[in-house]
Amino acid sequence: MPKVLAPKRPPREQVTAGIFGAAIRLFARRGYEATTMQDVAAKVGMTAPALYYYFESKQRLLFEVIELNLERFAGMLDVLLPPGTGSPAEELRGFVRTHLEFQLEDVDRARIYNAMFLGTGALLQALTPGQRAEILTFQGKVRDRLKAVLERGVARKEFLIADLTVAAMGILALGEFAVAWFAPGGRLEVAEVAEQYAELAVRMVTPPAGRRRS
Amino acid sequence: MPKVLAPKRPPREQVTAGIFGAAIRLFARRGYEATTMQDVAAKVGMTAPALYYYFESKQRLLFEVIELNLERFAGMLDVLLPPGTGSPAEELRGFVRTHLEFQLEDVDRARIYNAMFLGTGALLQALTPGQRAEILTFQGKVRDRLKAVLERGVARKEFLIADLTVAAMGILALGEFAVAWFAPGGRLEVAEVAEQYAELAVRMVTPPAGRRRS
DNA sequence: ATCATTATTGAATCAACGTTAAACACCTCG
DNA sequence: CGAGGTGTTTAACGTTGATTCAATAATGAT
Repeated sequence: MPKVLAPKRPPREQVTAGIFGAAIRLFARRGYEATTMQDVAAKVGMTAPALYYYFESKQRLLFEVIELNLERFAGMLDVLLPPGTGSPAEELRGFVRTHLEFQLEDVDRARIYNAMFLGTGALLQALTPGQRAEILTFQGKVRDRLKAVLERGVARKEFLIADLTVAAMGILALGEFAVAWFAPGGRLEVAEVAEQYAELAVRMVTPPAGRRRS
Repeated sequence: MPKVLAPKRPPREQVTAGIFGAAIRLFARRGYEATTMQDVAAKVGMTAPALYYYFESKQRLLFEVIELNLERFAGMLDVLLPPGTGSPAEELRGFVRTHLEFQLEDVDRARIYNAMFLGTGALLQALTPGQRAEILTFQGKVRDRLKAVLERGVARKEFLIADLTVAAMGILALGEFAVAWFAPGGRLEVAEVAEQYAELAVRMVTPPAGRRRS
């Protein structure tokens, strides 16, 4: 009988993928500074120096982790972009749902994204000015897309909004904050939360019933 | 007679206040791990070891910084949230306004508070289990306060809420995220933003006009 | 088998940082 | 003036963690 296959050494690509997975998890949860190369290595069954065969430095590892996820961010934007396909309320619901799903489908990724949004931690330090600009541009696009939806609703007199920026930021806040409390596998499903938040967002921009404003 | 002031050594209280100010700023912007005692000391014109006359460790300094600011937040809640004194909507407005003012009146303080809430950075890791428990307890109180307001509104049939937790987190999100975009001295005043967010929060829990739900 | 290449390791280097120790200035009170 | 407390400093210690290095195991090709 064919003696069992000696476990072949996994291809480089697969190893780096594992390292990325460990790194993003640790960076997102403990923070970049608080994570040691030891920690990352241990998580993939290596010793710290082995990592240097794949990445020239810890800094570089962080950079590549972020870069990798930027591509995913961009993917979200594509889904978000087709505008004008429904009523403003429906578009707003779509926006919020997409945002929530992006945030909740991978909590670690979302945390890193949000940390950059908040300008918190040393994450932004690790980027070149060019990369930083790329991120800010991307975030601007997301904001603008949301604002466009809101503006359309206002123009159609379906939304009632005191200040566009305040409302837009309020809606974005829902999604960015969700990772802070949402527990996967808990009482609520991602889709439920997304749906409820979509409803909250619509309410935010809709004049309330049964109340007189002086 | 009191012979006039040779520049007297400032009282201990004032020195620690200065240290707190430097520490909170640095912790908030660079993160706890990335901030050295050197950095903190330099900012108040001292050397690192001098700090140990006032604080037994860096970790302790962090804890006291956090503790100090929790007291401020708790104080504001106590003052502005005497429960049961108004309609649920008014109480909710009060809560949101207080939250926003707390967040926007001192951006660095707010960032530290939020970082703990989000579990990002290494702030929570840097605390002992006892300290951590204290903070989580406090945050739980804030959440419960908000939920109580919402529950009262639901009981009175003034609010219409699908899920209490989702709604509460949505409302908290507004304030926690505000520091990410609000620019002091810009187009909007703190009070304006607080007021508008209060309105958004009320809308979130109020059934919308002019729309049929199947 | 042998050899070059690929991966990984344990020991070593090096700098940074939290912290301690001992000495020193300054101030207040007797 | 002198003594004792109060801050502060410089020098030093110990540890940790990133990174390097030389040695070595595993792999694939010849």
